[in-house]
Amino acid sequence: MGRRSDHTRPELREMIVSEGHRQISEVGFARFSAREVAKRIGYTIGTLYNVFGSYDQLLLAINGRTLDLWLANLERHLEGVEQGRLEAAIRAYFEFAIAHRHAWTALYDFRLSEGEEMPEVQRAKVEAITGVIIREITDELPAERSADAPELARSLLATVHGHCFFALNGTFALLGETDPVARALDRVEDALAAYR
Amino acid sequence: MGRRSDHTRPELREMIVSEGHRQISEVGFARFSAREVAKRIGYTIGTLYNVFGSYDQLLLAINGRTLDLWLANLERHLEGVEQGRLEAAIRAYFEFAIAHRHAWTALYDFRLSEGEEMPEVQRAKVEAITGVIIREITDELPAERSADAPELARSLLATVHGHCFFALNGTFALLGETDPVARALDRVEDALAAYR
DNA sequence: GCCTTAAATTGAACAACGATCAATATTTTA
DNA sequence: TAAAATATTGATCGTTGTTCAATTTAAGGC
Repeated sequence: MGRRSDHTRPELREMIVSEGHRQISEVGFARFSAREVAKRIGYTIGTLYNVFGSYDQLLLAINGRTLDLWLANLERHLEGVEQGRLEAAIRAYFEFAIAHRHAWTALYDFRLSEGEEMPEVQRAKVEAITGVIIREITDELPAERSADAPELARSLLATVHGHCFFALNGTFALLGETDPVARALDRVEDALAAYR
Repeated sequence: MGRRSDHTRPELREMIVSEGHRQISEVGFARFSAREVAKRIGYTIGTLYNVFGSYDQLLLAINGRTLDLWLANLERHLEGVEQGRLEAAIRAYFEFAIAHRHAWTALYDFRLSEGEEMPEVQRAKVEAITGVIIREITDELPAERSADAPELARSLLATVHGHCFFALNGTFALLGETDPVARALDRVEDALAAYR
């Protein structure tokens, strides 16, 4: 085999995704370059295409890494928390997005070419994050409304996403809003109150 | 002057923005090409740069056009409506985003280069749309809570944005949500209920 | 050790992009 | 009509994603 060192294929994949994630975290989606990633790990552009097949697959893998980190961060922030778990989850949501703003934004900047659809692995990661929120919402709801938890969780995820997005892209600053997290928490509280 | 026909400068600007908006509406932000816009109106790339100075300024102008159309659409949908004006506004929000999905998405796909900030004209357009919502929220609130309208309006805009964004990018479909508009209306109603 | 085979890696080549700007063409003004 | 002002061009540059024949390297058998 023509390996230049002792990386097996999965290890090379890991190197690329790792460096790719570092790159997109630093320069953002718009300035991301597959060539630059290759150069930084001592390979050339051809090797990246041999491993991933296309730019889209590479970006899916990098976004997958971001989702992994996001879920891990969420679970870490909930570990051992007894009271106010939902609030902790929402604060963790913002904290992660701000700390990894470029990588987080890339999750939404990147869209697959028309016709292609998101691979199952990726779907599972989004559902895993959603699952955490569904679980926390279920705990906040009266037992007889448990069946409503998934729908409410999806909607509150969208609510928090909107606030987080406006916080990061400057819309809130433009409109004079100075505490996006507090506003998101307000809206979540309003929704829960309506269900009680 | 070297004009090839009878366009004055403002008219050429108008031609470019008009064709640019058409292009971005058709192919989306990722596939948008300034060269292609120039070709379609019978000019070359150089002329576009003489008129707009940079790619960023061109895209700002195109997004400005989208904001203009958005505000006009919003006002049209509220014209003569007596009851349920806020609901009408939210439905109009979704309707516009869906009808102009690529142009609407480009509003958020495009970000200025670091350092540059949004020109005043653009800020004013975002504030104009927000202003409509603030006005409608004010009408829904008890008179003694009027002062809270701007804050609540910003937050509900973020809420609706999040639902609309998830509807368009496929997140809601992935999670099994089939009626994003209804969910957004639910959340707005919850918030208003808390204020009453 | 050597030779065959399989795998990995390269990098030149291509089309298209944003960006620049001296050269050219056109219109206006004197 | 000549000179000045303006508008337009398109070649040129560096960079991008993408492809793929050629090359290099490692593995296995003898």
